[in-house]
Amino acid sequence: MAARGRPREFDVDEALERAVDVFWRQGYEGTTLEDLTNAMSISRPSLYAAFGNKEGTFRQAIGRYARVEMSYIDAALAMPTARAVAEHYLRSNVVSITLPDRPRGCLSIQGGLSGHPTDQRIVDFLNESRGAGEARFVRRFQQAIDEGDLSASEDPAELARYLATVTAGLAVQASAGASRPDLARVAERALAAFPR
Amino acid sequence: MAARGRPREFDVDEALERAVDVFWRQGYEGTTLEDLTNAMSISRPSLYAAFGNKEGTFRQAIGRYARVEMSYIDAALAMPTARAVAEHYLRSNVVSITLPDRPRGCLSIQGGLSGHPTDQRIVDFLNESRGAGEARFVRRFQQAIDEGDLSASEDPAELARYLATVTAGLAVQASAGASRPDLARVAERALAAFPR
DNA sequence: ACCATTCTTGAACGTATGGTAAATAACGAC
DNA sequence: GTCGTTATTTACCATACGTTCAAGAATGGT
Repeated sequence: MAARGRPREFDVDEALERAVDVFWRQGYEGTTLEDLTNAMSISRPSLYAAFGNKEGTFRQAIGRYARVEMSYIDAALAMPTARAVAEHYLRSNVVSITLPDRPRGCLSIQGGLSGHPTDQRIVDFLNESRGAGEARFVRRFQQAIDEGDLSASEDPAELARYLATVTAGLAVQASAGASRPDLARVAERALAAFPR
Repeated sequence: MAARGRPREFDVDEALERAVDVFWRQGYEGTTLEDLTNAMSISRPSLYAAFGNKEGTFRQAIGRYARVEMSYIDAALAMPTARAVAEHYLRSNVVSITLPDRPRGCLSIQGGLSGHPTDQRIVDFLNESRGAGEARFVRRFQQAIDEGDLSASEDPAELARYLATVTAGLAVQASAGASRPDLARVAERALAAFPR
């Protein structure tokens, strides 16, 4: 663990936090190296040494975003019933995508829903990331059925996809400027269609 | 109406149709002039003469998309009850975003949820477009209340925003590859929370 | 026949882009 | 103090980008 060579003058995680912010606001293709290095207060070669390239920076930014900004998902999945999972998920999602002094919406959606063919790997990566998140809910709802807390007539995959669809929609609305109370009402209505 | 000068060798609307397709797949920032002129089979100066510039082409593409691909909204709004409006809207939306041999999802969402500051006008334009669509549903639901077909205790704006949120989420799911039957199930569940 | 008008073609323009080379500076090991 | 190692700085590279110019070709008006 001996740090050989000249020590880095910036904090990698702090720089990544700035990168998250820029990608969140501008998306992958809408973010230039100059935008990144300005926001991160580091030089281009420093970015390349620390993160590989623009794509590497984005992937690590997504990782940090999932770890930090989407930690409420862990809390939601830990709720005792499927219903409580859904409630906690939607309600904290609304909070997360409408935080003051933060970009509106969700990085994993705003980052790049579509893109130039040369950036297809980014689009695929984001799709897979969201799919992985959805899969956690599938497993959680299957567990709820196994535990008898959710009717066996429900389809865990359908419920997970329903919630993922609603949160995606909420993120789009938030990015367009919808207020937190408005989105909270939408979330409550969406919960009305979730089994009790 | 006399057509003076050398006549155009391509059909403007047909070219716009190709532009819709490219923007739909790749988004505004992910589409280059070369992508456009290749797909439209016209030269750069021809594009500039007919559509102004890249932004103009996009705005007109959105116009054509709204007119052609989203005409089911007119049909939905013409339904006799608020409930029927919602049902027709969500069900035909699912069909529209999962058409075979067409790009998945919705141009007005995939086109540019976020972007570089220099492209902010595009993002704003798309947000406003979607907002205008939502406003049509607000008016329709207010009319439903006036006609006594929808309970006066319902909030037209909330219902419209709820539907817009669900369709946005469906579009995100479709662009990620969700199947039509899966999305149809999600839509039916979302309808369960809509007043009868 | 000639002209004004409009489109097409091909080439170019200036700039911005993602990425890198070379030289220098700060550290630990010995 | 010297050496290997790693970061920083500055400058640069090749390409791709959106946009436009200049010349020629096809039409209608007179």
